[in-house]
Amino acid sequence: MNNKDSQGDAGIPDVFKELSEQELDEFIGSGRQNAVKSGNVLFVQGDPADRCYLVKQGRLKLSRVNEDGKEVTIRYISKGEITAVITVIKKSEYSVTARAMEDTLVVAWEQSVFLKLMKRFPGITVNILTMVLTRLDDLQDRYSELCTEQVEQRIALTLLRFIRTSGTRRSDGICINIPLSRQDLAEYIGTTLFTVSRTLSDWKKRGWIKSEQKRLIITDPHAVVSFAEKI
Amino acid sequence: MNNKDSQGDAGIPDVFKELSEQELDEFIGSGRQNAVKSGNVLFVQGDPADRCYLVKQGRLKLSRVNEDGKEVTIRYISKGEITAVITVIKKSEYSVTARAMEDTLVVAWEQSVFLKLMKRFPGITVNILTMVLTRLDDLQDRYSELCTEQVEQRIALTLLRFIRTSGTRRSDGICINIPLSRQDLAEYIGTTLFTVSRTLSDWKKRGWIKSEQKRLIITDPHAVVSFAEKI
DNA sequence: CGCTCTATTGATAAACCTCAAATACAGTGG
DNA sequence: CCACTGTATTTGAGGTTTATCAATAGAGCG
Repeated sequence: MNNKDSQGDAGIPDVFKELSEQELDEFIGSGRQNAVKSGNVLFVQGDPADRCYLVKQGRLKLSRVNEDGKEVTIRYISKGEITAVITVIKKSEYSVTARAMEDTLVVAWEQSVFLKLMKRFPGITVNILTMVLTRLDDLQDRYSELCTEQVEQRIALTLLRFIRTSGTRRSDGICINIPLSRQDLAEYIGTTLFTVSRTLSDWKKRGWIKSEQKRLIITDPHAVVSFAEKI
Repeated sequence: MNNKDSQGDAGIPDVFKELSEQELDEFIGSGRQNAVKSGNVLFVQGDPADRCYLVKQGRLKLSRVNEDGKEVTIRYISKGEITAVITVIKKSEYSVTARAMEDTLVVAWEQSVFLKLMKRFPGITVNILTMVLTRLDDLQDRYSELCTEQVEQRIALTLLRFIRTSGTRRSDGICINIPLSRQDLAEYIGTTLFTVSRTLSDWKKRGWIKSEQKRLIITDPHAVVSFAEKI
């Protein structure tokens, strides 16, 4: 469980950790602020990748849409994380679509500006590499789960993953701080909203979880872990 | 289709492109050579990640094994590619197992040696970042295919992917230069060898492909493309 | 209170896996 | 060169998982 919500409490995103608060403020000032309403799109798969983004507030969903319109969620980008790093190292296209899941505030920098920063603080390149490797690792995990586990196990594993990255302990259990509809979960896991709904209803009956609108609370994490590991 | 087989013809791997041939020779000399017999393991998921590797000859398969022993192929590492870059930036564990698919020759460097090189040639960090981003992109692709396409489409898409990365044109079609058993394909695609076998038999009857021992030849690439795109 | 969006639940069907058995194939030693 | 052995592939039958579709219930909102 990650109590600092993927952002240093001082407000300095991991990637920029070598910057002083003042340097960071200055750099953020050099970017262009952009407010994106919930549900709106920030950039689209195939667009020329001309800038990268830091999420200052809110949350983005990165997804791919295939030819027949099915949407797959690649990952969520939370406050303090950056995305579209590809722009930093080469001219190319966005390989995913970014959509705001709630009202979201981002800062955008053009390639040249970011490159200048990386020149001044070489550690940032290494931070970015670390970040990309972590994301690759995460996706490798999910890829092999998708290949080998069946849906209910994958749902459990996904809840546990969200607990790790954005869960907070409460008196009645662990709360996942990302608002997720059944459809959202289905697109993230690679199944249908029906299967997710059925499964979660079942777990609710067993007292493993409960849900308040789009907030999920895991009331019996132990049971979910056991289930995920097929014990 | 990639005729240079993911390695500059001069013999300089992409990641080291800023090095002169002499500098590269010197650096490779500073590593430890290691011959791995076909089928043997180079490193195992969970091992302490203490060195990274360049494949000089042969081919590695990176895979993950889940608790019930099912093996999923994350990717193949060909001549001229490096792997286990994670070691370069942090002490950690290998997240995958590397097994030689044929008799393979690798050069290994310890973290400190590689870090020294990166300090001397800062461009190499960027090259590595480029490489990791490319691999992430590739896996995102496969992840969404796994979520949205059915097996036969995925088989077709996979053949096309292999054509792109290691296909060569021949008089009778396009040959995939990686020896792949039905089982290998199944583990790469996320299905069973039975389904792969059935599908390929069918395509063989239709004259789309043929196979010589473990070599696949796509005799009608156009048909495979149409099929992959459900036209 | 009606409207819209999301979630639930049930019935049915399709895709694909599992297991068994037969066949083809490659390599080995006489 | 041939028989032998072990491995890879093919093919079939049957069962499971999970998607699909339809219909209902519930929640939030003006």
